[in-house]
Amino acid sequence: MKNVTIKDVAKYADVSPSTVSRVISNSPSISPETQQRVREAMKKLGYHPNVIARSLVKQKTNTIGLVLSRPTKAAFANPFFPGIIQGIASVAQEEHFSLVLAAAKDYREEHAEALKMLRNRRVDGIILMASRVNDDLIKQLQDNRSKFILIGRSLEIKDIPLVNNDNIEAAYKAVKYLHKRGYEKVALICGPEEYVVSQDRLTGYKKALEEAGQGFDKSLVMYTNFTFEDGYDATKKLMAKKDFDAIFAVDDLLALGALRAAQDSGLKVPDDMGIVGFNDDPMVSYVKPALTTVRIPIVEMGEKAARMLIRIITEEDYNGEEQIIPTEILPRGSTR
Amino acid sequence: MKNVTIKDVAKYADVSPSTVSRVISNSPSISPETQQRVREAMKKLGYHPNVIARSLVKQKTNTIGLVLSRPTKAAFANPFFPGIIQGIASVAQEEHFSLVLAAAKDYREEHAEALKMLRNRRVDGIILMASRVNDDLIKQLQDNRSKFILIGRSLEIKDIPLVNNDNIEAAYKAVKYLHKRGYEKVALICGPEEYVVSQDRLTGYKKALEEAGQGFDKSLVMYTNFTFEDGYDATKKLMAKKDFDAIFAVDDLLALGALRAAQDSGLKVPDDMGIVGFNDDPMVSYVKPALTTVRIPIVEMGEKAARMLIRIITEEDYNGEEQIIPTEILPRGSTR
DNA sequence: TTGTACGCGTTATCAG
DNA sequence: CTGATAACGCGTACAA
Repeated sequence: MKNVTIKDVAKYADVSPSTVSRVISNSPSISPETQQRVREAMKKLGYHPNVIARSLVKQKTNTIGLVLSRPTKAAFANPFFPGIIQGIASVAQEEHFSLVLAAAKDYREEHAEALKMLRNRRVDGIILMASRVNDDLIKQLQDNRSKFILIGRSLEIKDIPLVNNDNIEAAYKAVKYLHKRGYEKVALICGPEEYVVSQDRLTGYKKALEEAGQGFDKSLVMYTNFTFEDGYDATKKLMAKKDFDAIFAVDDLLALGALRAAQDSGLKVPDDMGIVGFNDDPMVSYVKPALTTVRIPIVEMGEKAARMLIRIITEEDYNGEEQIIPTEILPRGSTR
Repeated sequence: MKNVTIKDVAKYADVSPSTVSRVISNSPSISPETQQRVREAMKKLGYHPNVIARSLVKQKTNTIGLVLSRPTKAAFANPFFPGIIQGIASVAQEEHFSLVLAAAKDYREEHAEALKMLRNRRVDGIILMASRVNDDLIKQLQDNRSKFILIGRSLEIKDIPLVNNDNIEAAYKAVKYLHKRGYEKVALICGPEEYVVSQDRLTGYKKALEEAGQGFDKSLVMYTNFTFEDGYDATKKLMAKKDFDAIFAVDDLLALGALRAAQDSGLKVPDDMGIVGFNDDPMVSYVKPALTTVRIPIVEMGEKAARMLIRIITEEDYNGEEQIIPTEILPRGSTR
């Protein structure tokens, strides 16, 4: 079955191809009768516009790109990834954009894939998950005048379009919440030290301590990866050398590890030890005790990012902005 | 900055555009010197091929599509979705294909989006997550001679390319495993009755009972959705009217609900009640007791599906096949 | 080994 | 209101 093109429709409706094109684009200057005839011909022949050809002449693909690297996934942990995609995909569909996804094994590859999509003109713009400081890429994108937006934030470069949850505020609120619930000494199980998110959360943690009139005690902070075991070990190590009565872990899996370590040491949660996690993984409300955690509106972040990128692409004079998404503490059984 | 095209390179290297094109496609009949000159020109001018233009002339996009509808996601539950995408995306990249993702709110929309991608020639083929019987779509795709592959299986239509985990076998093995561990009466918390996966799992369950010389007792089966609460309620209801000492739940969240219900009723898991879940959500090895569960190699399924679709697209005389992926039981603390 | 000419399916410009 | 015509960037017969 041959592809039916605009020409076939034109022939069938006895008009010129341009007229058919006009009908497709709802051009006003077209007589109702021919309009009618053309539409019938399209239906009759089963015509569907070829978006590739259209892209070629319009120099627009109506497509946005998203690169996912495995480290990114690890960094943002479980629930982040599907939520972001869902948010982006639904907005894309709403705005009649396509979404192309590229996988990358590491940051070098992520970098390369992002540039490739743009340079090959496969996409009009891209969304970057900036879990780590990848400022080279950002600079290159800026130099090329490429359209892009960050989810997360760059450490050094300012004034670029991004949507981020406020990690400083989130950590601040979590620690503050623990204080309010009567816990006095809060330990922090942070992510990898080099991550922007880790640094931000540390900042928030410090701020809360300061406000409570407490000095910052470096030995109450552990840098780890995001596994259960990391959380367990970190907690054990902390308990070996320090006294404290609460833990803020920057990931739910870490928090679960901390919970287990505390319990294994004979501590009662939440009475002897309060624990707050991060991300609100669907599972953690069903463990015992249910985990108090910080929820970030992930889907919404994806939506905002997509919406903003599409505005950047379509509106000549809009260059994006910084959108900070507030987080929320969900009190559950792991804090009193 | 204007787009640098093949013509610019040609002019710079003082050859014809077709020569440049030949260099790009590594045509053998090209002298080393001009080859060299052209490559330098490309580098010098920063040339990158325009995939859109290439697609138009080749009538191939080198792109595969994936439609996700929200019900699909719910049906396949948590870990399925990101794993499948990861598998597909990594193979796509490996094979130099792009992946475009479309979101859909319901099955009607999923249907529409799938056809749209194909008809607009945005993609060369699509991957369908067939959690429910959507045979119309499949028939239409067949009629259009579209390239596609299913993840999961169609209930009625046979001989279509698909990759599936063997749900019959998986359920059979789970129940068999419980029997071997000394449990005698196994209840089944199934998914929604109309899902193909639910039906398959029921079949496997029955098969295991039969082999154990037990009759099938309809009142030991509950049809539910996939939430924690569903699992909890189903278990409570079952316990109200029947005696049994083990539960096979077709989703980890369901199993967690069952676990809680059993514990709330004063039963000891795994001694008084054995529980087996499904999916191996990363979280469930960290609850207490850790959940015995059936693992399906999700990423691998995505990879196989992508690889097969790409073969279908690229190899003239290959039309796909059925690939059944074996599952695996992970014994943990919720069974003795 | 290389160049010329045409076509892929559309849209945009300019006449009429 | 409509129709030629020329792009968009590339691949490929056909010639040379």
